Parts: sequence; C-alpha cells; structure tokens
Amino acid sequence: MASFLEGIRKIETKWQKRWDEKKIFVGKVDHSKPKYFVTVPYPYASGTLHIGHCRTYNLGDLFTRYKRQRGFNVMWPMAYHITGTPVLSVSAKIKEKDEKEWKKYRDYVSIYESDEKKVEEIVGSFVEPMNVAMYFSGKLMEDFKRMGFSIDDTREFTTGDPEYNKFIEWQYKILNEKGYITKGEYPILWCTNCKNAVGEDDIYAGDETKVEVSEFVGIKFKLKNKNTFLVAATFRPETIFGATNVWINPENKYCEIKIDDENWIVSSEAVSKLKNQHHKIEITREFKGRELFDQEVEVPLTGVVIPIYPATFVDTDHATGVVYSVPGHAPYDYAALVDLQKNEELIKKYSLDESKLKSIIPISLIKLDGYGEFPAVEIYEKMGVQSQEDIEKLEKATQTIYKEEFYSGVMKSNTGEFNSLKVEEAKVAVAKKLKELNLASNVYEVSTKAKCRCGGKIIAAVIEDQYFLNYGNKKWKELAFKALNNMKIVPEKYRQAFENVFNWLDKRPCVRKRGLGTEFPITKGKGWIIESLSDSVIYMAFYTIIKTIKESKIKPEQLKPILFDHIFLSNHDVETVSKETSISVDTINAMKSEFEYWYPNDLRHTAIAHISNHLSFTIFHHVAIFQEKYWPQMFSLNEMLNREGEKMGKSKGNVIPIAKIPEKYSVDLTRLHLASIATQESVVDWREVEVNHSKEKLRKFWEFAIMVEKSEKIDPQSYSFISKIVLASVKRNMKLAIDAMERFNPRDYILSGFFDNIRELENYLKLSSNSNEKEVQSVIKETVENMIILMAPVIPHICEEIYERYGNTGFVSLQKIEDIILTEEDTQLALQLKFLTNLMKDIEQVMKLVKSEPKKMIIYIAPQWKNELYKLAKDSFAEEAFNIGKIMSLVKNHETLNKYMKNIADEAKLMMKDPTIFRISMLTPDEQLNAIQGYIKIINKKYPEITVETYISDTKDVFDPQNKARKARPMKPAILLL
RNA sequence: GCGGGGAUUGCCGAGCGGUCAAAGGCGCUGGACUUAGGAUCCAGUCCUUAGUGGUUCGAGAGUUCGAAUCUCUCUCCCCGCACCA
Repeated sequence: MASFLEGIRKIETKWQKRWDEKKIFVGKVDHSKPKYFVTVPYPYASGTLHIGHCRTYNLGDLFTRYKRQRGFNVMWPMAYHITGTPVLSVSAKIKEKDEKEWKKYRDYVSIYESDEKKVEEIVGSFVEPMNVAMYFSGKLMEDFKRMGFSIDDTREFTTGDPEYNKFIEWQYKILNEKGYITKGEYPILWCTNCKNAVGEDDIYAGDETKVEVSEFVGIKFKLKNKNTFLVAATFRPETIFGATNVWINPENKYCEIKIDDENWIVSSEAVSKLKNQHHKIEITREFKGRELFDQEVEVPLTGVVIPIYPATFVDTDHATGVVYSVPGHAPYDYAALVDLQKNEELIKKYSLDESKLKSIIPISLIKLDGYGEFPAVEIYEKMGVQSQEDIEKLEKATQTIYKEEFYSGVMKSNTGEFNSLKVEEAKVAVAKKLKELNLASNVYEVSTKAKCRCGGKIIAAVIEDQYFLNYGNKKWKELAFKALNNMKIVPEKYRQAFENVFNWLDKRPCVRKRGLGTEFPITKGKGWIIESLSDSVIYMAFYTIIKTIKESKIKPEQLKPILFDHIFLSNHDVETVSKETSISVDTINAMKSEFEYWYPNDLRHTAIAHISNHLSFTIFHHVAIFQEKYWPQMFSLNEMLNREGEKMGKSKGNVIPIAKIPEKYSVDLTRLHLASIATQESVVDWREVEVNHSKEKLRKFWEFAIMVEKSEKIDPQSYSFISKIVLASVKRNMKLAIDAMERFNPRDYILSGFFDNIRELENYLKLSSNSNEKEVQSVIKETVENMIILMAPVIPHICEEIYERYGNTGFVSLQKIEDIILTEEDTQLALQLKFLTNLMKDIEQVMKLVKSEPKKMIIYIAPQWKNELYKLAKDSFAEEAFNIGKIMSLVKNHETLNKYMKNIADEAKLMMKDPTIFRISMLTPDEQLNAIQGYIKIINKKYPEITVETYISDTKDVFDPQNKARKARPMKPAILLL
C-alpha cells in the first residue's frame, strides 16, 4: 500500500521537474489562440500555507489546467504580498523574544530545515521584517510547485518591490485625479506611549478581546450662571429629557479646560484623551469632583436646572468622567440615586441639600411594552440589585433595558418634537439636533481598556489628515454595479453578497502611519503609507508588464506615471513616453501589447472571505481606472476547510502545512480528494478515512492503466454489445464531466469523469469475464486513454506518467480535451444500459422475495401499443394534469390504440396514480428484446441454474401460466419465476 | 443587531419541479478470500412485499396534476460587519 504512494511520489517529482525544464506553463503572447488569464490572490508572506489554503489554489490550478487543455492560451502568474503590518508585528515579537512567536516560527521553519541550529539562525534573522517576507515568499513558490500548480513563475514580484511601489503610486495618482480620494477626520485606536496607531496585532492579547472605538455623544450641561459646560458622555442622547441630576466621582480629579474656544469640565483622564481627538486644549484648573456639588446645571433642550451629586460608579477613566442621571431608564442611575438618598453620612459629608435630593424622582420618557413607567426601576427591583457597586447585575440590567428600549421603545409626549419617534430614530435625531445647536460634540473612547504591546495605554484618537477612498461616491458605485452585473460569479449565489457589500461600502481609510508599503504620493514625506488591502486590487495588470520590466532592466525611477498612462490607458504617444522615461519604443510597445493581450483578468478564484473587501475593491478600482473592456470578467469562490470536524488552528495542533502534503499523502491524491470531496460552496471536512477511499480509487485507476500498458487496441467494429454499452456509458460520463466543468463545477467533473468511469470499468470487468480477452483489454485501454487526458487537470502527474508509458511523447497537460458529441447510437446504447440495469434490479428483487428455488425465468416485454399509449399520454399531458376521460377519448380516435380500449382503461388507472410513469424515454419492444438478448450471457452467468425465456407480450405462443404478461410496462418488463 | 448562507436517510455529502426511497463516501451487518486482516471483493443497510406499495428530506402552512426541490412563518446552525490581512 505504502509502495503505491511511494511510486506516485517519485512520478510527481519527475514530472514537476520536466514541466519546469520545458517551461510549459510560461505565458507567451500568441494571437493564434484565444487567451485566458487566471489569477488567485497572492499569499501573504508572513508564514506558511496549509491544506485549507491549498484548497483555493488547487481549484485555481484545476481551472487553469482545464482551460489550457480546452485550447486556450493560459497564464496563471503568482506574486507575494508583504505590505501591511503583520510582517512588522512578527519581527517585533521575534525581537521581543516572545516565546509563543518564536515557537510558531521555529515550527514553520522546521518544515523546511532539519538542522536545528539553522532553524534558530533563520528565525533569529526575522528581527528584520524583510527577512521574514523574503524567506517565506521563496518557500511559498516551492510549495506551489511541489503541488504541481501550473504557475507561470517568470512574473514573480513582491508588493515591497520598488517597481511595484511605482505602479501603486500611479494607481493613487489616478484615483486622486478622478476625485475618488477624500480627506477628513477619523477616530482610531492609538497608543499613548509609542504615539502610533495600533491594530489588533499590537494590542496585548488583542486576538482574544476585541477592542474598538466607541463614539459617544458628549452633551454640554451649562453651569448655572457661568460660561462653562459640564460635558457628560452618553450612548443614549435621547434620554436627555429624563435627566434628573449629574453624577460626578467625588474624590477623583476633574479639570476645567479651555477647549476650542469653550470652557468644559471633564475628568482629568479625559483631558489627555481629548487632546488626541483634534482639539486645542488648555487646562485652566484642576480640582476634586466634590467641589462641584454646590452648583447646578441646565439640561440642554429642556432648560431644566438640575443638581450635581456624587456617585462612585462613575469611572473618570471612561469617556469624560461625567454622567447625567436618567433613573427612569438607566439602572445604574437609579441604583446610585437610591444609594445616595438613604446615605445620611454622604449627604452630610458633601453638605447636600437633603430635601432637594429626596424630592428627586425618576422621569419617564420612553414607552416600552411589557414595562410600566420606569423600566430601570422595574428591572432593578426584579433583579434584586443591592447598590451601585452591584456591577454584575447592573451591567446585565443595562444591556437588557438598552436593547429593549432601542428596538421597541417609543418616545413619549414629554420629549417635544421627538414625540412618538422610535427610540432607534430618536437617538440619531436628538444627537443631530444637539450638535446643530452646539450643545454636543463627539467624544471617542475605547470599547475595552487595553494595553499596547509596548506597555502604553491605548486610547481613541482622532486623525486629522486621514485620506479615504470614497466608495460612497455615487458615480463610482454605479460603475462598480455595472461591472458586477456583467460579471460571472461562481457559485452564483454569492452575487447577492457582493451587491450588499457594494451598497454598504462608504469612505474607507486608505493610508496609515505604520506598516510596510508604498508611500502615499499625495502627502510625500509625511510618512503616510498606503494601506495594504488598498494596494492589492489592480495588480493583476502588473503581472503583464513586470517580466519585461525586469528583462529590460528598467529602473524603478523610469517607471513614471506617463508610462503607465500609456500602457494601461493608451494616453500619450509612445515617442513622448520613450523620451520621458528613457525606455526604448520597442520595449514600451512590448509591455503595452502584453497588457492588451492578457487583460482583462478572465478568472479570479479565491475564498469567500474576500467578498466583502478584496474582491469588491478590485471591481471598484478597475472601473475607476481601466476602460470597460479591461474590467474583471469572472470571480469564482470556495468555502473553507476543516479537519476531522474541527477548524484548523495552530493551538489545536491540527494544521497540515502544504509542504507536508507530498510525503503525508501524495500530491495527486490530495488534489483529487480536495476537489472531489464537496462542492466549492460547502465547508469541506478533511477526514483521513475518506482520503483513504480516494487513494484506493486512484490506485484502481493506476492498476487499470498498467494492466493494459502493453495491450494493443482492436477494431471497435468488432466490439460486442457489452463493450459497446460500456464505452457508450464512459463517453456519456465524459460528456457530463465536461459539461460540469464548463459550469465551473470541478466536483461533478471528477465524479463523472473519474469515479463513475472507474466504476464503469470495474463493472465491465465483471460482465466481460468470459469475453474475448483482447477485446476487454482494448476497451479498457481506450477508456484509460480518454481518462488521462480528461483527468490531467486534476491528477496531472499520474496522467503524464501513463501517457508516456503508452508510448506518447510530449505532455498530456498540453493535450486538448475535445468536445464530446453524443450520437443517436450512443444515446440508444446508454438507454439500453439503463434498461438492463433496471431489469437486473427487478430480477434481483424478485429473486430475493421468492421462496422456492426457481428453475426458469420468463421475461415479458410490454407490447408496442403500450409504448404508443405512453407517448400519447406524454404528449397530451405535458403541462396539465392526467385525466382518464381525456385519454380515453383520445384513444378512441386513435387508429391503432382504439383496439385496446379495455386494457387501456386499466393502464390509465395506473397512470392516474403515478403520472411519472409515462414521462420516460422508451425503447421499442424489439429493441428491448435485442438488449436482453445481448445481455443474456450476463444473466446466465449470474443465475446459472435458471433458464431464461423472453417474450413480447402480444406475440403468439406466449407462455403465460400466471397471467403476468399484461403487467409489463414499457421499459419495465414483467417477470415470472417458476 | 444588520447582511449573507444553510438544515437531506446513523454520519459526511449530492440533488434544487417529474425515472427520487433520494448519487457517492464513511460507518455498520452478513458473506467470500485468507495463517491473519483495521487489505480486497460481494451482498445488505426507512417499513412492507414475488417486485412496479407505504412513510420520509429541520417544524408548520401554502402553490402545483406532481415538491427534498417553489412561496410564507417558525426553530436551530455557520459566515462577514471596515482601517485587519
């Protein structure tokens, strides 16, 4: 068993070497053939790929190889993505001696290196980000080749190459000229220590807790008789109508600040946050919260004057550290109010006006079904909250009330113009109104307190000069939809997802201050880098010219915008471009013609995860930059892969790296199994026991091929009936396979073209065991010869080997898969096989049921008039319901059927019961008889003790002792065992 | 929450208006071959029966001559939700 796979592995490396030597997968312009340009997104070069990624690239290769064998001039190039933050983060962690990261990278590198010292050395070199990128990009190509992928490796580049940077600069120059880039403010996560934006990678334990920026509405409560505002941050501005007082943490520090020409009071911690949120701030004075308790504030919009009270639940390190109290609808507020009202000590300590405090009662402003006036009070009592320190219960209560009020609450009449609005709407409307009146402004805060890997505190900061790709631009969106509507999406069901993404897409930040990448050309020198998802959307075009750039030794600085304008947009005349760039006219023409030959991208295949970003951006950027004829033509997508029912993950230790596939399974086996186990749109489960099955079938195929290696084929004219029907079935399977692949369904391609045909051969071997040996071998050889061409896209190595052993030169990978046209005879033979298969099933069934040991089998074929009756019924009741009255009257006027009125009445009852029985393809009684006679040897072989007689029911001398013959139906003979 | 996809016979997984009791695989049960077999081969695997019957495709309702397939409602599961590749 092992030896089979060992043999296959040798074959695999043998052919990979030959493909490489003969460079058969290098894309060359050839105007005599239709071209087909395939891409699969380049992998990110920060680690190795595993069998899950392999599924995607495997499908890409399948499509590529198939199209190549269908007569297209195909190109599938590959490059490596290194821009962005992950590579940086790897290096940072390696530098920090992060044990987990070291282990992870030792594991990665150990896949390729056996020497432990060398592994250490290589991982150590990863302190330099480029070393990470360079090491893995090299390994990725090795892996791809080892999987037999038919990639054109002469067009490799990385997204960090200076040539690529020039191309991306040009892309952004065009986008800017078209007005698709806008500038504005943007809140982000920011580390106060390293003074930098942070991403998930930079946050301590960022992969476990999700940290986001939350947008609060900071509502300004004017201090009575002063020109200073106490700014309370809230998610629920609509509750302003229920404010009864303001909460302040009594012992923590607050500051009075001058902020953008206003005076605010916020917590001391809030000041440093606001400084990073695009405000000009000066601290006027600093004091303890308790100093505010002798003052009062005005509630915006209502003008009501309310007091300021102490509450310990107020966290001064959260938003502004000021909270306004809505005890009717906020459980925390109610809890704090109750606490304070009964706390004589505190009242005395802060010299609060006791009668005023005790007179405070909740205000109801939202109507919520299932609750009374004050939902917060109800839930407080129901949950048995003890105090404002009872955080667990209060959190839950707040969540519940917030959610219910948000979705089902309606504003009451005491909310003025917002009366009877849904809370969901009122929330937005109130915030808008407050901002218009300059009574509120946005305050940003992190959703969860977090620390940067450097140890610094993470806050929400507002970036001023943030540039965005304005996907919300109406014209841009329209063009994108136009492109999408003309594209083929496979599986088609994902089109809807694209449409939703398109509608939802709006401004997207496209530059950042960190990470590897291309400097943003509009703000040269200011350290803005183009964000890495935004720099990888039109690079398919770059594949068409990078080869010439390298071969002609063009320097990056020669790659001026004018050159790209000329190649991609046909602007400027070539002489001018040549003069400006010092690149020869011939070279420029060569680049331009490569682009014009290969573009557009005919097929881009990838995983569905990319729909909401990469693939959508690809469409947007293409329509923004290129002429319509260069827009993407088709996307095909696949789901992910699990292993033994579980997601693969480093922590589970169940990852199969691509590099381990050849030795663990074999390349062809993996390719076959990956593509056939499920359709693209389902999550596949990689299970060892099932891989084993694919292995056995692969072996079977190999054995068939080798069995007839030296055999000669004989004249097909002399083939027996059995051979003919088997070959007709094989042919039909091949046709089904090709039809499936034309619909980009590789699974059905393999099921019909490989597994079904192997079954056909196994069956044939059984049926033909006493036939002419030469004939049998000839039939098998003919089938295998067809199969190796058809299956070469899936299991190319084995197919090449067999192709060679059968005396061919050249590569089966370049053999054309021809169209298959089924002739009348093929259809007839296939129908006969179907007829016989069903008959055998019926016989088996009856044989099982019969109690005695039969000596004789009589098969009664239905008479011709029944065929005619079925045909009449099929034609007459294609659309309408079967109807006995109608069929009888049709029969009455029928020149042949009218003789059988009585019998037909019985038959019609059957047809009434099951209208499907007459919707079949039929053979005439004589054809059925011939088929049975051609098959009689098989029946005899299976039941050697039984003699078989066959009759057409209405002929003379029918032996019918049990009156069975009348039960025969077209294609369904009656059977009698005696 | 929003958006998308899904639920098929013990399990995985096809089918997407009529040869559908529903491919194929796995598992299981018999049998053959064997020193042995976790290898291979054969047969069986909803119930019933000398066959061409009955009940099934998450639950319920509907459309149709006909529904696993179309529509609606419900329940449950998976995936995506922006500065992250």
